[in-house]
Amino acid sequence: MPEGHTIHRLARRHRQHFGGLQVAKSSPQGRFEEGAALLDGQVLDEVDAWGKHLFHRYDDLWLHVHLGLFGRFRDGRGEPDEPRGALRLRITTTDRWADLRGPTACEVLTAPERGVLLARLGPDPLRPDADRDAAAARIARSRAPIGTLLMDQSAVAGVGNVYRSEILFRHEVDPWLPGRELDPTTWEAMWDDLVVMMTAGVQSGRIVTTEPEHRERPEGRVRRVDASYVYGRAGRPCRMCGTPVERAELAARTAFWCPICQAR
DNA sequence: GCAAAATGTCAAG
DNA sequence: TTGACCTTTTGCA
Repeated sequence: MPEGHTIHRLARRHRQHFGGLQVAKSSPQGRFEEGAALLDGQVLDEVDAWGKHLFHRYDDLWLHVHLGLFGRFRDGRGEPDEPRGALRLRITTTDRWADLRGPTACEVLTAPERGVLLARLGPDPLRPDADRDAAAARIARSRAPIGTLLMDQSAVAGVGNVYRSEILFRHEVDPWLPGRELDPTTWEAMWDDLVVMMTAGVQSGRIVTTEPEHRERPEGRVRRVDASYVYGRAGRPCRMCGTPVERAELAARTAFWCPICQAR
């Protein structure tokens, strides 16, 4: 399930597998029939990702996909199986296929429509053209908690619930600290760290925010339980100080934090 | 067999 | 702030 790293990883994969090729499209479920027909057989000219939004360009039209909480792409080689269940979109070339299920958005956009969408997104730490200062300025003038701002896609694009809790822990910041009270130097360090963490997420396909010395098995495959400092660890001891990790709703999602390490 | 939860977003009130 | 929506997986009877 997806935060920004998942989308950038998908973009890379789709570029490799489908870029420059004629791509057939269908919507076995029927909910994207018109869009699929519109793009069917066209050549994939360009793949792009911004925050949690994925784009394919086919000539002058864009396929826009947002996975939301439940959406998922699966892909493979050769002939795909008979479509089963709620399959929103299937794309195929002569030797590859990819299936999309459960997205929040799967639609065809014109370039101007895509522009409108991008205009409401903040800088994405995974994009080389990201404007770190724009995010800093937005945070510096906001009374909203930093834990809310990190989830606000118009402030920073691509951060989700896991990276939110983890980046706050790594920089010892109270999730409820108003943005305007966050030391700008701390924000710069958090941003740079987001770039590192999320880039690693693109490479590995999973979110790992713990330093090697805080993972149970530094050598072998990192077990899921060791991948985070606080996310999903409510009531269990903080890896740094042993205090039970707290959890509470913040911006309609569950935030996790250590009340001692992240005290104001 | 079914409820609940899950890395998200938007519109209505 | 709340509820609705998209789907799969897990855990409990």
